[in-house]
Amino acid sequence: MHMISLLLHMGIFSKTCEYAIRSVFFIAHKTADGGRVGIKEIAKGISSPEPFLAKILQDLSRRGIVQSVKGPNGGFFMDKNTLKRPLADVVEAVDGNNLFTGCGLGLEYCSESNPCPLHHEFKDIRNKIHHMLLTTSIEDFNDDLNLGIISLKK
Amino acid sequence: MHMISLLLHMGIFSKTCEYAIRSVFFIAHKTADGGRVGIKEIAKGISSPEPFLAKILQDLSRRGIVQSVKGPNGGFFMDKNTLKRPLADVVEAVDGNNLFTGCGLGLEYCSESNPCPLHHEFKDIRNKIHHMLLTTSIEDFNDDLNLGIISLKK
DNA sequence: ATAATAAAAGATATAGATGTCTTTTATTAT
DNA sequence: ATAATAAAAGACATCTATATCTTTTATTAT
Ligand code: FES
Ligand code: FES
Repeated sequence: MHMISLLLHMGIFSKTCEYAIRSVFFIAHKTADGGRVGIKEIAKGISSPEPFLAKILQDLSRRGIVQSVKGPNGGFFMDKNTLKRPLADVVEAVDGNNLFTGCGLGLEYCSESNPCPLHHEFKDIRNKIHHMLLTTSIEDFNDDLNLGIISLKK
Repeated sequence: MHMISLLLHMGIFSKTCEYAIRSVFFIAHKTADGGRVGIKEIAKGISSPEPFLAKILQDLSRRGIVQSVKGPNGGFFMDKNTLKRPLADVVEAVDGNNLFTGCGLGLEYCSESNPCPLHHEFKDIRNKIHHMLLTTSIEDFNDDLNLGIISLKK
């Protein structure tokens, strides 16, 4: 009678979103002075599977979270405005806004009139998460990344 | 050029865990006076697919979170001790403890020495979630469920 | 113009989470 | 003992997230 189950992921964000956040931090810090950075370097810099990350960045590019140019000396970068956007924009682009608005116990709607048992507690936690993501901008960690006191690699 | 992607789940807990929490609340409140409650009634009471819920309850039963007896008048119930256990035990049994200890950005280890950019913010939020789940017991909502002022159904 | 580069797009593959079905085992009532 | 009941167990199915591969398109340098 076995009973192995492992349990791979289960964090607050999807893996896709984790890679997305790590990559925008990486791109922001690498191209703060105006250059571009290629997919290979990004993938290495954040320990992510390159082809998967490519898909994610394509999506972020379509949604205007990152910019890109093809060809020699091409790569990904972010303009001044994008650098100032809150991290919440990235999360919402990838994982949607269920984390900010959905019921923590999976009820179809989170509402005051038909609340689940944990409604009030969840509302508080959701708000804290949302607030944190709204008050953190993409460029906020450029300096710390340069100093090497924080990490984006597994 | 389509661009539909839907995005089904993405909450804090897995669907399995959502069903698990809703079902322990339901069983606790239904059997507070000593009876038992069958899988059909539980599934209806929390709007979950019955066979899937059966699997989940089997697992919770093996792990000692719920008790059960087979045969006529059988069903699921919880003993006095279990009723007092914190909700965190249920979450940990189903989703593991990654939510409480893992890195929010997906780094292999969450650590002070090699922190991700959001480490301090995440630690704070994780602790709040953990604290909430540790200070909430399975039986805490029996009265409110009897009064019908909170809901477990979609 | 041509060749080289690098991202975009599309098709395909794999694994894990979610959901279902069938058979077996334990318990109870007759 | 037998039949009825209800959960346990095991096998199977499906769908979504995750990951990979190949071809196309845009850009740059020669
Ligand atoms: S109803 Fe569940 S969090 Fe609001
Ligand atoms: S290192 Fe990321 S949360 Fe601690």
